[in-house]
Amino acid sequence: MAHSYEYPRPALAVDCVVFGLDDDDLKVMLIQRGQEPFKGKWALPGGFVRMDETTDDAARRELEEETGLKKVFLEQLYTFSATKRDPRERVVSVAHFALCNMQDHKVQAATDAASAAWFTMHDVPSLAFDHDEILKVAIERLRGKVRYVPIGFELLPRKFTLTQLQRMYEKILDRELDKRNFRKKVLGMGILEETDEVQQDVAHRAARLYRFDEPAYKRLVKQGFNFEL
Amino acid sequence: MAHSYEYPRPALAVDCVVFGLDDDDLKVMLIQRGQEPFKGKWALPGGFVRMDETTDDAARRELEEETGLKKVFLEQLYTFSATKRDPRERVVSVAHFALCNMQDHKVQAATDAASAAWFTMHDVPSLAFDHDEILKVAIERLRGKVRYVPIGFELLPRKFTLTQLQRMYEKILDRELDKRNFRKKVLGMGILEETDEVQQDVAHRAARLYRFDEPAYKRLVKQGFNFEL
DNA sequence: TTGCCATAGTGTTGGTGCGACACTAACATC
DNA sequence: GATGTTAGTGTCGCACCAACACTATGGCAA
Repeated sequence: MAHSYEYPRPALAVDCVVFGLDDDDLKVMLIQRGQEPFKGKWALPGGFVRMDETTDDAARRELEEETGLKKVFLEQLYTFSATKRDPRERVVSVAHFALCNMQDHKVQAATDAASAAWFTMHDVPSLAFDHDEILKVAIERLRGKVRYVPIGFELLPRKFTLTQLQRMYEKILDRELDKRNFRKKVLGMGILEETDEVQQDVAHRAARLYRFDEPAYKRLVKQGFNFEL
Repeated sequence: MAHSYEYPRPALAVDCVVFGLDDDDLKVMLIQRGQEPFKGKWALPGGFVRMDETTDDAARRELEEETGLKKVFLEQLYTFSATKRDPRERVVSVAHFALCNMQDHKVQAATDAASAAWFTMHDVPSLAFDHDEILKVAIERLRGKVRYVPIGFELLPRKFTLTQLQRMYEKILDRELDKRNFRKKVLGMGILEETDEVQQDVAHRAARLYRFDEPAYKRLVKQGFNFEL
């Protein structure tokens, strides 16, 4: 059944840049395209917006359909509207930005797309459509965000060591940080709660585990914030 | 002539939040709607995106058609996609954020819309559609931007006094700043050039006029920036 | 011409936060 | 019990920030 309108309209899509973190690296979730155009190429997960859902809804739905990820932190990134960005026809895409920790959110080998996988940030292949550019904008956003929002919440497991937290910042900012200054700073913010547990199964002195103090965290985000490192 | 598609599509529109500054206040440009829905109500300038233009192009075109403003600083703000935001049918709107100085850009009493006018920020009426919310988001963006981009460039006339610059920040941040600290800070940034002119026609000691040093300004924006006040 | 009014313009000080920097502690393994 | 690996801890100098009040200049009115 066809739908017709007095004036032509672009199709409206969403794409998602999902960042994840494991012990080694900052990663991004990609899917391999099963059809033309760009069949076989890697791309960001995404799809078309339905008439009864917002773009946020659409992004969450597509993300779950294509990668099995759900309940991740997700926000709007930027809307890409170059007229030739899709070779088939005019498609405007609202790109989204998502964070998740890779422990709690295991990838289901995709139900919808050919396959989904995490790629280390430094090892991302060239992508379909204008997705290279979208990814670049997302990385900039991540680097910007890190300076005024304590994003560790979303990327780390519920309990973590200070070293893990520091590694996360180092990977996002792509430079090394001083251990003592880092600890002074994050502990001084008062959003970390010390637990009485320590790391298990490590071949050296075990580090103490911390967790985020969620109410304190929310208070801090609200009243502005500065986390230059 | 009708255009038909296999699946239904939302209409795609743009809206613009244009901020201006005069000697007294921070202002926003509104147009009065000439047709239903919301006939007679004030709204943000905007309109539908054509097939051969990006959303930025569309925003600039609509702004000129409806208010006569052109060559203003303009960037994307956020995309609003609530399913019922337009009572007629589904319309997704890419909102834009613009800055201009009111001296150089006189408003042509609109050619397209019923009428266009500047409203003092504290005196904005309730707006059509979800434009109240769009405006709120734009103000937040403006307050955020002011802290890491020296935006004076866009809002002030080419030559200005330090007091004018300070008033601008005070109006955006909605609080008073210390004159000596403010001057120390902005002069220390090295993006202001002293001219050998002073204010004319004032009934008191005339202040020196400054202008922005554009190359230095661009260098500064590029290498990150911090302007907490 | 003198006084008044309004705004321009100018420095110092105390406190705070940041970056630089190196050694001991704990635990597992061999 | 020796070795290897990471955890954990404090100080000092410097730069930046907030708080704070008086003199300079020029137009205007009496």
